[in-house]
Amino acid sequence: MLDLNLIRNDTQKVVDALQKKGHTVDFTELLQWDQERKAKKQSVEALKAERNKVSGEIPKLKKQGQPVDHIFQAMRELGDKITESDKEVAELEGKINDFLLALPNMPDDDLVGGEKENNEVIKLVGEKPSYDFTPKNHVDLCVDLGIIDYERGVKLSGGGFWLYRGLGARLEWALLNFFIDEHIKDGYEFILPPHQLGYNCGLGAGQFPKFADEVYWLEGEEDRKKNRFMLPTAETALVNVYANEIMDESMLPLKLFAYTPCYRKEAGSYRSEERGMIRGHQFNKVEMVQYAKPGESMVAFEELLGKAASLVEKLGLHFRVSKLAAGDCSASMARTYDIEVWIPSMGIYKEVSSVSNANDYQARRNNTRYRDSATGKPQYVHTLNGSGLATSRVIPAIVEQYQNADGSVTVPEVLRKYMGGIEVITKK
RNA sequence: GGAAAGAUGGCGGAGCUUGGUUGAACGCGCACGACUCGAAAUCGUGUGAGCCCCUAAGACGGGCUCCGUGGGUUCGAAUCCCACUCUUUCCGCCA
Repeated sequence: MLDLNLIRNDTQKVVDALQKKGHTVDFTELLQWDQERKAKKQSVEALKAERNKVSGEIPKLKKQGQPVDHIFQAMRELGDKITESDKEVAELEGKINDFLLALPNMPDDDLVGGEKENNEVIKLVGEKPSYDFTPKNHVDLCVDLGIIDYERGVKLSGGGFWLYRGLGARLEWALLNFFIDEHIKDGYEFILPPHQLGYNCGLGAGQFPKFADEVYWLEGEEDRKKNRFMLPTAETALVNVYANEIMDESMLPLKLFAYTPCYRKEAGSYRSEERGMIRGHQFNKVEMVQYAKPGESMVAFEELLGKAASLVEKLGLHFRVSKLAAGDCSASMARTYDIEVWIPSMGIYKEVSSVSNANDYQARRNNTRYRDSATGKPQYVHTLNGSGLATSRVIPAIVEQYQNADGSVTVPEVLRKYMGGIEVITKK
């Protein structure tokens, strides 16, 4: 959520910033509501002050034995006026709030505008592997090795689902354990959150109300606000852990990570090139989150980016880091860098991690603050998140980049200890 | 799933029977000050959040709202009524 104060005082700046994200806004109406609300509120408060004053005098008058009935009559009318005005104020506030909740975050100043085509590759690590044989794509490799069972996944649950089998399951689990160990080593707290979350979590993370149709809702309450959904990423849980709390300054920066499956509808995003496990309805991810003081969130950002990159690097994969243009950052984020791993069969780099800084956008939505020692006042924290990493993009990269002429796949060095020392995955 | 009790400020805990001067006694914690060479102890003062007005700005200037959440009754509600949520205990069920 954006700061209404900023919109009031520096309207054009906000308009321009959102324009950079490809979002055209007109604040005229909002500012008008804001004015109306302000005026209305002032007048109601004056009425309430009057009521409070008179109410305080009634016991005294009663004690003196003076008549109070005529006062009651007048107060009743005043009360009705207050009720009516309160309603009007509430309506205006509702409209203002809905308007603000629908706005995306402002991109940081240094981002270029425009969409994906303006993304900038800022780092390239490793080299594209070359083969002296005809390389296979990850779908064929995994099926041939019997480590992923797509057909039976579809049988069990429909398109977009698969089974990890045997060494495939062990490879998946090895990756997760590798990531978890690395984060623990770096001092991050391991969290296993619920996979079913309430509406407020989606709202706080910035996914709702706009993207409420992109998650799986559970049966139950008709009203979504009372219902639960399957989390689309652990970020949705982690970013809400301290909602409506005032954190102690000494807690910051707070570094968390979680492993969860991610459940996504991904409606209408099928593309023929995205075969296999590139885009499914359920995939595993380890997610990192930091809560930081505003002045320190860039440091946190660099750390998260460095951590995500180091995981890919330790796996020995060729990848690149892209700084996303404003329009390619998701709605909640002020800044996003993607780590994209090379998928030989597709001839493209595919995102395995997205590292973002939301600044105070999420904290304003879910009211997460810390007490600033300098001013003694509560202040919104900055929230940052980064995948570390999503396995469903890493496995295709591993099997393709590590494939051998005979169709076997060499296990990256760092994963072997999690797989009982197995060095090569071969056909059974 | 059934029954009972409960939900108050950073924490503990009054107030609710008998609605009014209670944003909330008291204690703890914390902050500042005094005392001290310094500390402890002691004493004093203060100590939630949000919004609004005033102001160049700030305030130890004024106002409004918040005692789980949402409604209701009333001139007036932490206090009465209703619904919901959650917590604890007991019973049932169960990996």
